[in-house]
Amino acid sequence: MSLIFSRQCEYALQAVLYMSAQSEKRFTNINEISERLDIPMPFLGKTLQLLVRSKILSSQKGPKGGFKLAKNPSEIALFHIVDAIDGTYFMTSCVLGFPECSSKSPCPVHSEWGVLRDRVHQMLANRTIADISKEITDSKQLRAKLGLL
Amino acid sequence: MSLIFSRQCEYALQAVLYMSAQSEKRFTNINEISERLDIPMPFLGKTLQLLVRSKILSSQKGPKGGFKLAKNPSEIALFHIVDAIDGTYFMTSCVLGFPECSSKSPCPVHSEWGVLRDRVHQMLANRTIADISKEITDSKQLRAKLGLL
DNA sequence: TAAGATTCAGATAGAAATGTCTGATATATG
DNA sequence: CATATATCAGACATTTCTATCTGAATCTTA
Repeated sequence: MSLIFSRQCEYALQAVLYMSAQSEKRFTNINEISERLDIPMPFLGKTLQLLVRSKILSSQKGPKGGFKLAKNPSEIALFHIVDAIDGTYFMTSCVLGFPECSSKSPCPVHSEWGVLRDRVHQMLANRTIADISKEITDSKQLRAKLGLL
Repeated sequence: MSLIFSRQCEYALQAVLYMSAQSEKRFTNINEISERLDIPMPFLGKTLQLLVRSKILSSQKGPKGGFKLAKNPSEIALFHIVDAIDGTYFMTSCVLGFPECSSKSPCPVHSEWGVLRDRVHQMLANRTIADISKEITDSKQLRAKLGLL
């Protein structure tokens, strides 16, 4: 199966989007997130721990504890989350899998793929949690998709 | 780890490219391909069998046997190979992993991602084995990358 | 027609990703 | 301070992907 992001990365993106729609001060616990987004709870826990270590989220134990964004939503791009979970290997690796592929020794689709990959990177780097959060707030459909409403 | 194609799909693409650089009538055996491209031989065998079932390659057993393209190289797009191995799930699935994502109920990056994904599809559908094969013939670097020379 | 070379089919093994479990640690609240 | 609730850490289990093994079927050639 071909894909872009690992399942764990998808979970991370969904969860941060969910949290971004919450009030800023509140901690959201993984039980709530996993129920709303249908993500296995312990695995989600592991996943969000990675985001805490990457300083994207902060956490608190105990009652009223949970996770929340560790910085201003406008400072968190989708790319930061992808990087924290999947890394940036896809930005440099050859799409055909040739181990030694570079601009000096390109594969047959090197330059074309480079353009497309850069566009993907731009999209991920440009779109921040802040602007997506605004979209979610403004759209009933999106709130439904995130298990809100 | 994020990626685009499965490893098996990368192997398939590399192997077909390798064969395309051979004379059309000749059968190329998996031993030769696996050595030149550093692909595990039995796994490559399984992989090429999938391409035979998809009518992209034909095969012959016995001495002088092996695999060769089953049709005109200009009729084989990269996309056909990807489709035969990995399928086209990546063309329709949500990049954020939301199970129900469509134009009627889009995720926050649905339309942007749609544009990028379509460009990837166009590239894979437009580039055929014929034109890549010509590039390989014309480029010493590419021949080296494919273990030729 | 016999021998060797090769793909083919199915079972097995190993590795990586995903998912689960248990107990430890920290925190809010009564 | 005790209790309940939550994250955290590490081990374990399951699933999927990748890789290997064995023998059967088929073809070429001497």
